[in-house]
Amino acid sequence: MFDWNLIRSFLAILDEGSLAAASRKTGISQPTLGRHVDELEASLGVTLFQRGRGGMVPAPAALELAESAREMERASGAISLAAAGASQQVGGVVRITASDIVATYLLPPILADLMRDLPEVEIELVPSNTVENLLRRDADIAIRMVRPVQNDLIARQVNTFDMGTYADTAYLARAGTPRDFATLQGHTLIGYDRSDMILRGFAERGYEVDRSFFRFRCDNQITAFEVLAAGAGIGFAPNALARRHPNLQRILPEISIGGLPMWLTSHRELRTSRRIRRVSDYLGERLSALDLR
Amino acid sequence: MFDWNLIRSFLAILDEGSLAAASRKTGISQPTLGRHVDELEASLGVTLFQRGRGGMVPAPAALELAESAREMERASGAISLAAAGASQQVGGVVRITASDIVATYLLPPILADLMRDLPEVEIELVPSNTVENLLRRDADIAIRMVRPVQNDLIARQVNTFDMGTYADTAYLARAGTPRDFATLQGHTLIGYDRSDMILRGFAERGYEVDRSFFRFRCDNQITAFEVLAAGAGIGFAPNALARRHPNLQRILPEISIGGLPMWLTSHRELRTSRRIRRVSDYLGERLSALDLR
DNA sequence: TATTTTATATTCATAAATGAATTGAAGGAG
DNA sequence: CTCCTTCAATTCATTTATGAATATAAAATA
Repeated sequence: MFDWNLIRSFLAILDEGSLAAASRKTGISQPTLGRHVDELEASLGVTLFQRGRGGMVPAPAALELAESAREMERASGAISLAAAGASQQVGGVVRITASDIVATYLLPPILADLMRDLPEVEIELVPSNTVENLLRRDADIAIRMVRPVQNDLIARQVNTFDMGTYADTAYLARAGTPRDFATLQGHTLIGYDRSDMILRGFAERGYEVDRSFFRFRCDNQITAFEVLAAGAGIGFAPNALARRHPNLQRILPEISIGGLPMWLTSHRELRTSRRIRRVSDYLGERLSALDLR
Repeated sequence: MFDWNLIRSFLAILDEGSLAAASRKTGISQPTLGRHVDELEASLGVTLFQRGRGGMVPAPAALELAESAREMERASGAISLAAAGASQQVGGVVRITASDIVATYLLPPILADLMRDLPEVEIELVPSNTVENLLRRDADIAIRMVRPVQNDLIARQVNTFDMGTYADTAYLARAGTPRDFATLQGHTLIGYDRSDMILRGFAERGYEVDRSFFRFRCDNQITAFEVLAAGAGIGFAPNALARRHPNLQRILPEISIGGLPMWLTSHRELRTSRRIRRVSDYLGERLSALDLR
């Protein structure tokens, strides 16, 4: 029988492609990861990786084992989840993931109050636009702009971001204020790169535009918003955010790209955890109370 | 994230009911197992066991985690199995399990030759009448008297034990030689206790007998046979074994309780392993060649 | 009530695993 | 060609985990 921990290292190396990269990801040092592979290979009697220039290339045997190894990883996540659900401790860590925008502009004051009101809990905040896997307990609570589709998750829509079209007053003075959708075309438009969040909003309302509609594209929503606020052109932003910048002026109020729902999500198992439930309820209450029109 | 190895200790303690028993089973010392539980409880934030004089009583949380923990164990077995199948090394360990009788009376000369003919392999022999779990790789090769029902196993009937009714000549001189089934009743009959192997043989041939049919009952087949050979009474034994004791005399040859099939079994995955296949083929050849009539 | 047995906890010397720092080796860029 | 970067391997001091021995506690037994 082999050391089960070696499987975690094995998976990290398999996913990352090199000891060095796996080391960065896991926090385990590169020499240790190397030794782990050696030990696992010795225990199992198979060669798992071809060591060479450019990293660790998985041998055929590695791919055969990978499926069962991921099965172990999945089960380990389930244990973590069940334990967190069973834990009735009010103190401890609660891990929250939220989109960049929410994490940066909305959560800070709420979390500051939360740290004061719930002195026993520790908070880990993961700003991320990729949907973390709640089933593997990458996070306990997720705040997302899309309704989660995974099973076993409990989601509740706590608010809606109303969106508007904005530009810096100086930009408008210089380039002119568009009066309708057609005159928008000549302007510098700010949008997302790979994310189709805004494009879908347009499509739902019958405006057929594609990526090239935007002259400036950036997938970091915070950076994109700051570029808009700095006066680079015309962009689309949550009203609640734009309102904070006096230099941003709303234009074309009749062109709506609709609201973005805000979902508060956690795993069904975790509803039984006092600590996580308490934080979740706190967040839900405060996020619902926000005026995002 | 918790140390995955702790789950193995957790399962051992859960199954055995105490640190001491789990220590005996796993070979890990009792203090270490205790520390493992402490550490796992701290990592997961739940109480897993109620420590008491009667042992470790699982807390509710422990039972909730158990299912996923067993899932991990299952996946770990699958890894072991896949690795053994992928291994093309001719040297290494091959783990064989066989019933007491086969392991003690039939295998020794065969294994002695095998050790000489296949110098690279190491052999672990597990005499056991309980069916080891080949799916979890408790053993690589099993020699059993029943056809395995589990999926993914490859079984091949390599021989048949013909059984006969025997008694010590001195016993017969003293107690008389029974001439038919009816006169058997007054004699000291030797049979198994919980195992119904012989009873089923009788039932298939229309003789309705139950446990109390035997005056001396013992589930250890080797001991039971030695008691028979020592002249305690009348018993049922493989002809091949009885033949070795000149003092044992076959009686009632017309009463047959049938033959016991001998199955050579291994996991489908392991057929791709050179080492295990070589040992399996060797055993199959030698066991088939035995005259067990 | 004393004794035995069966269990978990503690102590401490030893063995094993780990990471920081370094070395070595092999492309790719200038 | 040389320098730079990016890997894996090695070395060694340190931390961590382990088990033998022992202590402790609570029933069952006589």
